Amino acid sequence: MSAPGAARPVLILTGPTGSGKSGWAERLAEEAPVELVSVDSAQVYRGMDIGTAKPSSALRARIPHHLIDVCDPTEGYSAGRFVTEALAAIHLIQARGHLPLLVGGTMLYLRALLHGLAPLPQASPELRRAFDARAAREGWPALHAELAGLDPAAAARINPNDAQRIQRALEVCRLTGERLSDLHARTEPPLKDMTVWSWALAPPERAVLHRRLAERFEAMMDTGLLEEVRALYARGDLTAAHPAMRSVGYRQLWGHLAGDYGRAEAVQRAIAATRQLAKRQFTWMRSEGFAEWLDPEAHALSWNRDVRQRIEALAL
RNA sequence: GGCCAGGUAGCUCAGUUGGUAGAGCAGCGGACUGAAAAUCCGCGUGUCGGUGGUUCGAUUCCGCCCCUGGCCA
Repeated sequence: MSAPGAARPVLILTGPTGSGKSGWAERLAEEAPVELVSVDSAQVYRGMDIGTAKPSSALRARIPHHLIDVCDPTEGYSAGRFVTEALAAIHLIQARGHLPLLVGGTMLYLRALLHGLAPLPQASPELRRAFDARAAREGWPALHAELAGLDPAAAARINPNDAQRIQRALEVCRLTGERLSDLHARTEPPLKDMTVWSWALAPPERAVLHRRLAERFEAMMDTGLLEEVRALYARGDLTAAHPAMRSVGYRQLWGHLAGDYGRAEAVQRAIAATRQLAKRQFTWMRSEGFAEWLDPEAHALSWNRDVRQRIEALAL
């Protein structure tokens, strides 16, 4: 009665940055027929290795990792592209008789995969340039007022200072002739035929995570993160405005290389930005209502054992 | 040891011509549909260094003490 694919679950392991997700996933992949799919908006970029805590090439040669190094930092990646590519990876992995394990903390991507995205057009660089130019003259609240005429529901939801969302809503209206809020109503969940097993890794003490994040960033600096960013800076075709260069760590070190502040201040700013990222990830995790929050210190072994037993019970 | 400048929120500082104080950053909470490691919103009680005095009232004025920095010995 059930299709073969329906019995095969999609595994999801998420959590804030620095919680230890990757280590857990890699250990499981050493012992069970799973392949990893990265859910990470920064690991997609080639040449950004240290600052994104990307798995080493040796590790990736041993355990398949999908959706890493799929894009140049001058390109823009997107939630839409992620959903398409993640679904392709999931189908490929299942066709090999393996189980996909999605690992990562880019919560918008996870949500897009679980709940779906509306059929919306891709970004238009020309339109965005035009909106930016207008906003520089008139201010974003003026564009927000225009949006209120075109799509009142979207305007009510979006703050007049939220340039990014005002721009996107106007862009969608211009490109489709439809309202963003109407298009949102047509959202289909991509994984609706599949079983999902999901877990969230979360250190119970925020202070413990904060200490680890600081230590991890210092370790990245010790292993050459500044040189990595300097190489990106020296390319000449990247700017601080590229989404890839707005990533945590890269943005702050870019500012340092541009002469805005010293190295020590860049490090402190980067560590603070990492903490803020982790806080936003917690907010997503609470609102998504992930059933199981696991303590990275206490549950590593039991999780690994339980998941392997559940996989064996599938009798693949 | 003497003189000068400071000591106010976790940090950097503003301020109160005497009526117990507020910014930025940090932190915390929230939102989130092709930039999301992004973007945006909300949250500010702290022995105003200590102690004594003047005063109806002192964080503010005065004395002494402690601490920090600078200059002079």
